[in-house]
Amino acid sequence: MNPQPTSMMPIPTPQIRPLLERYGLRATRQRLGLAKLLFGKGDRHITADVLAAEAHGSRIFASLATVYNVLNLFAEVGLVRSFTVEGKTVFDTNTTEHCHFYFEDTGAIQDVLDGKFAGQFVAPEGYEIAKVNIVVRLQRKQDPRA
Amino acid sequence: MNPQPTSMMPIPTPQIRPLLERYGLRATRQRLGLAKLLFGKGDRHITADVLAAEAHGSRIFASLATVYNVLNLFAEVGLVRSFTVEGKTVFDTNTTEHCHFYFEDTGAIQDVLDGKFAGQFVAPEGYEIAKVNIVVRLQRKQDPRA
DNA sequence: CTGTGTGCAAACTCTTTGCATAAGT
DNA sequence: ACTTATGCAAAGAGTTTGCACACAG
Repeated sequence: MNPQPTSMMPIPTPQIRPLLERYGLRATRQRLGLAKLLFGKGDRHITADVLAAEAHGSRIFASLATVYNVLNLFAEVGLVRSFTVEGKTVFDTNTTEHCHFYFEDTGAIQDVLDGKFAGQFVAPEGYEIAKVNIVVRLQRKQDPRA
Repeated sequence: MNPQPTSMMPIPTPQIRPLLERYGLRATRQRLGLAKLLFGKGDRHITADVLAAEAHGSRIFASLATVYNVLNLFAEVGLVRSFTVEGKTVFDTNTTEHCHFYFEDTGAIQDVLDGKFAGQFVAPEGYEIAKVNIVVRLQRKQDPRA
C-alpha cells in the first residue's frame, strides 16, 4: 500500500510528481516544491504571499508571481479551491464543498466541520451552480459588562 | 403618516434626512444625494464606482473617495450591507440576512429569493457570528452538444 | 463659530502581465 | 530542440488616506 521510495531518495518527495502529471501539469521545481508544501501537511488555507514566504523558509525559491501563477493553475485544474476573504485570495487544499469560519480577531480561517448547511440552492433557468462561497465571519464575543 | 414637504421643496427628497439623523449621521449634500439614489428605487446591489457614475449623471456631485467614505459609513451604521464579489465590494440596500446569485457571464447580482439555506451555523466557544457571506456563482449551462 | 465632511491626488495592497532567460520532456 | 515556466519589475484594479478647503449644526 505505502509506496516505497524508489531508490535512494533523501528528501521525502511523496507522490507529488505523478499527481501533477495526472493533472496534465509539467513537473517543474517550483510546482513540485509548492505542491509539497501545500499537500504535505494536511488541509491548509493559505494565501500566495504566505506560501511564498514559507517556500523561501524551506529553501524552495519561487517568486511571488510564480506562486500566484502556480496557485491559480492548481485552482484551474482542481487541485485546490480558492475563495476571497478580506480582499485576499485564499487557496484551500480541501476541494470538497464546505464552508469557512473567518476569525476577525486573529485572521484565522477554519473549515466548518459539522456545517450541515443545506446547500440547497436552485440555479435559475439556463444556469448551473459553478461554485458556492460561504464565509461565516466571527467576532470575539464581547464581555456583557461593557 | 406620509410626512408632507415642510415648505417649498421642489426636489422629491423623501424622508432621507430623518433617516440619516436617526442613524446619527450629519445630513450633508452628498450623503443625502447618495442615499436618495440608494434607497429611492427599491433594493439595489451597487459598487462604489457605479454609484459615483450614477450620481454624476443625476447632477449629484460626490468624488469617488467620498462615495467610498459614505458607503463604508452607511455599512458601519447598518444602513447597507456589503460583501465582495470578483474583488469588488458590493453594497446592498437589503440588510436582511440573505444569499446572492452572481451571474458569471453578465456580472449581475441577484438576491436568492427562496434561499431556504439552513443558516444554522454554530459559532465556536467565545465567538459570535458577525456576518454570514454567501455567494452562489452561476455559469450559463453549456449546450450538451459541445 | 467649531467640528466634521469633502475633494483631490497620492499612497497602498493585492494580483496580473510582458519579456528575456531558464528549465522540462 | 522546442515548448512551456520562471523571475523581475512594472502595470493594473480597487480602495484608502492626508491635508486644505467647505459646509452643517
